[in-house]
Amino acid sequence: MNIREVAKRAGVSTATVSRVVNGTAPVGARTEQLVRAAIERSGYYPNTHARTLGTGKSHIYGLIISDIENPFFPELVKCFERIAVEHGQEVLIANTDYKPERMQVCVRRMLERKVDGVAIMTSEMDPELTQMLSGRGIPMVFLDTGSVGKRISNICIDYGSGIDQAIDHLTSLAHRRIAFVSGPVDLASARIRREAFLMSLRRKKLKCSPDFIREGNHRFDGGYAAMIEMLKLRVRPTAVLASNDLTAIGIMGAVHAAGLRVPEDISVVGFDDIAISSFMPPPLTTIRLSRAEIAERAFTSLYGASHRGESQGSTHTVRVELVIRQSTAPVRP
Amino acid sequence: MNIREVAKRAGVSTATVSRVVNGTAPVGARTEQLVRAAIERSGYYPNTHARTLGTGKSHIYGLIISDIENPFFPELVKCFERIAVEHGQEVLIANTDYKPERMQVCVRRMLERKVDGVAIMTSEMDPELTQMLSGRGIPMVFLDTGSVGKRISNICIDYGSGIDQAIDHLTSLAHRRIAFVSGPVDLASARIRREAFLMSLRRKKLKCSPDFIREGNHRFDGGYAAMIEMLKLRVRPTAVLASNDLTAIGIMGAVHAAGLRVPEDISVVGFDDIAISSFMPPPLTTIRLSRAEIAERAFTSLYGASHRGESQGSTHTVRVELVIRQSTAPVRP
DNA sequence: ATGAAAGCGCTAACAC
DNA sequence: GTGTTAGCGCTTTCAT
Repeated sequence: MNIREVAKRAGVSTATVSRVVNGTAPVGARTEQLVRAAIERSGYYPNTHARTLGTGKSHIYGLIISDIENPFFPELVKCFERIAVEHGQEVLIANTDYKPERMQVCVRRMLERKVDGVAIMTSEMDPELTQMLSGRGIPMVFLDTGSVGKRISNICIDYGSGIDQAIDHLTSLAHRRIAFVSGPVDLASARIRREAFLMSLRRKKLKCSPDFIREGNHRFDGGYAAMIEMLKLRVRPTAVLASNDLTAIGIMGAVHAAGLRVPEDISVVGFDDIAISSFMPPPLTTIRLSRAEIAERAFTSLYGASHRGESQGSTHTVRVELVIRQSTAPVRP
Repeated sequence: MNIREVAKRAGVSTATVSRVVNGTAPVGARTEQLVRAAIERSGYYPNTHARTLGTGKSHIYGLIISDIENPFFPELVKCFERIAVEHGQEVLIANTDYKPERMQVCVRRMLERKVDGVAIMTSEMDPELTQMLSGRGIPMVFLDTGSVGKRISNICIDYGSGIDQAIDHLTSLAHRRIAFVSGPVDLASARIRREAFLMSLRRKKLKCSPDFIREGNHRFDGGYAAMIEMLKLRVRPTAVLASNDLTAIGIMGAVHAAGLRVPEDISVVGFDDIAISSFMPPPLTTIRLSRAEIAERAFTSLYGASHRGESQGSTHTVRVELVIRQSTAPVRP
């Protein structure tokens, strides 16, 4: 069932059917009725590939993420998708699995599918790949990396502020031995968070033993393993800040496995505020990073560039905010 | 940059370029070199829309899921996608958000994109929509619903066995007052699990107060709310079985919020074994349902139908298995 | 307001 | 082994 068939049934030309379907030009009331009836009867729906081929616009945005298994991303995907659908766009999701080298495959897929724009929500991006996209005039938006430019926007996260809030909170509870479990340090985003932590500590004039800085992998098991190691220390931290909530939950698991309790023995703070965090026993104190805001900004940037011809990219900073729950408590005397 | 441009640069016809790119017919070694060089220099990559339009095959499988925010699904998506990519297929994901009425939109998207097959991993499916797909010869595979037919396969989950194992385990720990928190009862899959629970109890000659059967929503908050209510009962359950892990985690959160402890005061059993479950404090006893197996079966069914012309669908049962961790313990004397 | 027809980029059948 | 060419289904001038 294609447009020609519909046209035949309605006794009009394919052009007219196209006009009715897309509302691109006025059509006589009677004609429109005929066409709509024919569409209805035949169960016709347009072939998007043919449409894309004809117009050069796919009405698809690419969304590149690090790891669909990290709940942060499904929440982001859902928001992005909702907004996209409201604007008649589809979303093509691609995963890098935290492996920067997989980016190339992702970009190629985007190119092959002729996406109208790409939101790159991983912090690693090879300039050469950026060039492949921008060279073809495809709008892009980055999370926390990359510089603004022609059709290139950037969403910044104020890690520093979030981590400062967390450290303030912990020190106000009399914590002095504060540890940090980072993401994989070969990722820029993980390094940025770690630097922010060190900076914040320095500002508070707290010193930090290298034993208290551990590398995780942004997943449960990384946090778990890092904490198990840290618990073997002769002098343990009284509080741990994690690079994301998954890591924090892994840390809580390790504390529990060691027969200790959160927050009585050790306080834990996460980063992201994924849905599960507020339901953990105990609910996790964490730095909230709004997926909705990121998704909205990302979409708006792309849409502005691809539909309203805004060629100049922009920067937008999304705020973060400490959410105090029950995984943090005063240090025990 | 298109195939004609490449052909021109290589001094060959577009057909030859196509043959090189797809390996569909032998090409002279020298010619091939020329073509590859031209492709390299020009950064050419084929336009999938044009390809789909020409051949009628999109090399895309649709994957319809209930809720991308339920970690069960991202894990399933990831497996499915990995297998698909290995076979040169792409994946188009669509969400119903547990709303059967959203299925129609999902199906339409599948049709518009001319998918080569659809895996429907939600348990609700309107026969009319099934007909829209099957009428166009699109292979389908269902999870736990729908009957097998022409190009329609089915993956069955042995809920009964899983729940029997869980009940056996709990009764062996001397539990007698066992409660159940289901998914939304307007979903068939939720009802099936609940029925399996009641059946299993009957088999054990345990009676079950209606107060101990609660409705959740397959998310944290549903489990949390249901448990808060149940804790108000004069006679409380000593163990709770949840329809999925998210619900179980919500239940654990509620138990904690009430100042009680899992498993000392109340045992909790989940269903699915999502990644987080083994890192919970305490690690969750749950009925494991292999996403990898479901994904593999789903893919294989579709691939058989769309690439090897197997027109007869099949049924496959995936096993489930109780994983005993630390959220269950003997009932207190 | 409507129709005829020229592409969009690719593949595949056919001819050489 | 290689080239020519007719579509695939749609949109979009350009006529009328």
